[in-house]
Amino acid sequence: MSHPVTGDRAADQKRQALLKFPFFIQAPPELQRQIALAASVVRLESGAYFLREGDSCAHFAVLLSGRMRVFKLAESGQEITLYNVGAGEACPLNVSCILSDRPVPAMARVEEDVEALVIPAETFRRWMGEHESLRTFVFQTFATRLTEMMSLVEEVAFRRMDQRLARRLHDIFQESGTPRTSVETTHAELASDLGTAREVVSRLLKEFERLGAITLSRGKIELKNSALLREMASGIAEK
Amino acid sequence: MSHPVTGDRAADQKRQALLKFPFFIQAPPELQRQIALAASVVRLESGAYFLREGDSCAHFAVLLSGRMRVFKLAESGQEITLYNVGAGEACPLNVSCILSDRPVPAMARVEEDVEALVIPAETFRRWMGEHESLRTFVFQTFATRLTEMMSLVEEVAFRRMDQRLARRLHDIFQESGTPRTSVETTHAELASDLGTAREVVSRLLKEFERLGAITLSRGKIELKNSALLREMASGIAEK
DNA sequence: CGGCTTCCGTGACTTAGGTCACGGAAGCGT
DNA sequence: ACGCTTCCGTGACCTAAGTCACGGAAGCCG
Repeated sequence: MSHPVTGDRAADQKRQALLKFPFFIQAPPELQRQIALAASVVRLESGAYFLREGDSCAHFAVLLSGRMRVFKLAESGQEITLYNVGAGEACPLNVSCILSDRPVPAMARVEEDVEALVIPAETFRRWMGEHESLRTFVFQTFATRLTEMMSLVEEVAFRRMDQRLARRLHDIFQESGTPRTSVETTHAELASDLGTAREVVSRLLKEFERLGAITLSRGKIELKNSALLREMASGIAEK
Repeated sequence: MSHPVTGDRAADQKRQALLKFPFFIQAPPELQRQIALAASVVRLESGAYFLREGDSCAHFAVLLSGRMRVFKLAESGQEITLYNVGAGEACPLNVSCILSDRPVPAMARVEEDVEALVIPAETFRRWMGEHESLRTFVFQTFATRLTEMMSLVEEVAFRRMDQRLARRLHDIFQESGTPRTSVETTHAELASDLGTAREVVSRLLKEFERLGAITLSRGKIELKNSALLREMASGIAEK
């Protein structure tokens, strides 16, 4: 009832910072307080690995900023992106690893510098039993990703590369509520994303440029005709 | 404290029947009692659809016997199997649909006559809040399938058809603890499984036969050389 | 038995896309 | 300015696998 002690003030600050994230807003005051007290914030630089295939997890993490890419790495060295984890989201592999204590079956690498809220696995497990809102968050995470993965299987199995690439580009341009008109990426990067070879991406991009959907320059792609790109993504256009 | 009433006796029988399933064995007595009381058993004939893409779910189900196949159906009519659900298992799509109230993104069809324990969605949601053991079961379900789906993405993206087919065959022969030496299936069925065309399967199977791994007859495949098949599945052999 | 349906085998052809082998362009560091 | 590294463009080539178009075999049923 008097002035808050130092620890409480730090916790209050953390709490403020967290108030823009749905998973935190949904939490009851009691859980919010516990999170602010028990969680710490870590920073991970771009290029760092958050998870490697076969790892186990001692901590649960929610991203506050930045982006991680979760991908499968084949023996051949080829990669394919499974999904990206952004601000406010948790990685389902991390959760599944903590809750079912099995090694993770893929890699997770930081693509854009990450700040993450981390909680010891044991604490997380306890809270899962006590807090409906946390469970809901986790289930949403699982459900969303499982659905995405199913669509991905279909896409890889049945769609042509040009469609897949067009869609991927379109998604990138729309990304995170900030419709861009230009994006910095390399053909090799897109190739790893889609699980194909750089040459294939280069050729298709050139074709897209020829058709007037985009323009290319070193390390950068600019959007020229969004509608056309969308058509290509759904297979209406092309030839 | 006197003789059990009829309902209780029926419930006791149900309880007996359920005692071979891990998810039930793990449950505390209190939950076991509730399940025996609130759950009903339904039968679904082979060929029936348990879920169609876009459905919502009013019930949670656990299979007691039989098998369901969950698959994606492309507009082109092509199919690819995502996974199978067998005795003692729940379908994660069913769960995710109930817990996050979103339409299911795939089809689930009964392949071998199914008996299933079903529970109203609302009841299931309540129990999820109250019972650790149920939560654990559900998380296992999610974690297992998510992992499987990731491997499937990798397989579809990077493996050749001959390897995928060899592996699929090998899995079928090993299936459910009863190592078979012969299996009744058609080439078309295997093709839908793998998301390819029947002709492709026929050709590859013929090749496998030529190499002495299997022998073919109408609607049936017999295993001749399990080791060879395994080699093919991992890409060691082949020519 | 004769007809129908389901399955299977196969040749011929097409094509997406993976692989190789370059060379050249763009940017960076010193 | 020079060299080094990263990226990109491109032609040539190869091959897995999808598609088409059959015909024939196997089983089923009246």
